[in-house]
Amino acid sequence: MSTRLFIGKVAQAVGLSVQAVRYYERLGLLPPAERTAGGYRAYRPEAVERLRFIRQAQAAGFRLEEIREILRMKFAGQSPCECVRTMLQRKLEEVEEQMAALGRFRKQLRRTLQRARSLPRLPHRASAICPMIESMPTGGNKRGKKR
Amino acid sequence: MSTRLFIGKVAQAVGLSVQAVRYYERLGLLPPAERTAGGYRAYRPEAVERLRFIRQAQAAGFRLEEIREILRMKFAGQSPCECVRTMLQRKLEEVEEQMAALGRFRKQLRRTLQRARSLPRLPHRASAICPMIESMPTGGNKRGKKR
DNA sequence: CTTGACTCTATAGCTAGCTATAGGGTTTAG
DNA sequence: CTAAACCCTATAGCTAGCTATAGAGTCAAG
Repeated sequence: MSTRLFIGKVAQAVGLSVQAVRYYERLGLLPPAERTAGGYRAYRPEAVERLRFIRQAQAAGFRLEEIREILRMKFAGQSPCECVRTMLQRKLEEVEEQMAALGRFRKQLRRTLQRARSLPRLPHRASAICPMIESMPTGGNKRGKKR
Repeated sequence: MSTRLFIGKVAQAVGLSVQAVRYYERLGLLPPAERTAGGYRAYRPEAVERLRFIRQAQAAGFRLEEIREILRMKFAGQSPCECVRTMLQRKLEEVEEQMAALGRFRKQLRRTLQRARSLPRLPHRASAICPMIESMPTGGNKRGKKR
């Protein structure tokens, strides 16, 4: 008799919620499971492996969509490693950009806080809401990028 | 006769969309505008200042909710600067944490890519989906944090 | 055969900051 | 007075990765 696991066991084994597992299936990260006569998902132990892989890839900074691609490649018989290397490379570049942006933002914050020690003594514009913010240079941070 | 601006002009003056301005009003970042007989919002030029401030504060890394607090303090008659300084300080700490996390992640990515040059020659586990990912250390990055 | 733990689908909601749409009404120049 | 350009509210949708709920059905131990 083959060992089958219901979704609760599988989820528990990888530390996910039951809904998350179903969600992954909907997104195509997990192949549709076999079902019992009553309609319950009945997983082979390999499913646990696969979910562990998903978590690991997520921890490696991949988005679920990217992970699906990696798994699709595997399913297509190719070793996905070649492409994964490219993705990791791109991810590295993204991280460096983010770090640079954060660095600029940090510099700006520090300058503003520095100035804050002398500002209260300076005359305020009558219309000022908060001189500290209004005297900050505009643009060039992580959130400002969005537009 | 006092100068009044309709929402389109105001939005254009600060570089926002009309919907965004209405959205800010709904969130309480902007006091409800006066209305014409026909129900149009009729803004005083000060509204433009206020929206500029909002954009600046956003560029400074504050979330809309935080900006609302700052404005509420101003409305309550206090100079919000004292509290803003605390917020900026906290923001700075957050940025440093994020940078540290990104730095760790970058290190991990680099190590993995480094190893990728020798990996293909090594024997794969039969069950491996992608040795490159599976050989990465688990945990300790920006996304992994979420749980 | 009952009971409690489990599972099913479908749908809505959360975060944050908006954008897009539908279906109407208003303003103002010509 | 007409027509274009503008505005109104309300609602739904977007990103990403889930969580929560309702209402119904299934499984397995005793």
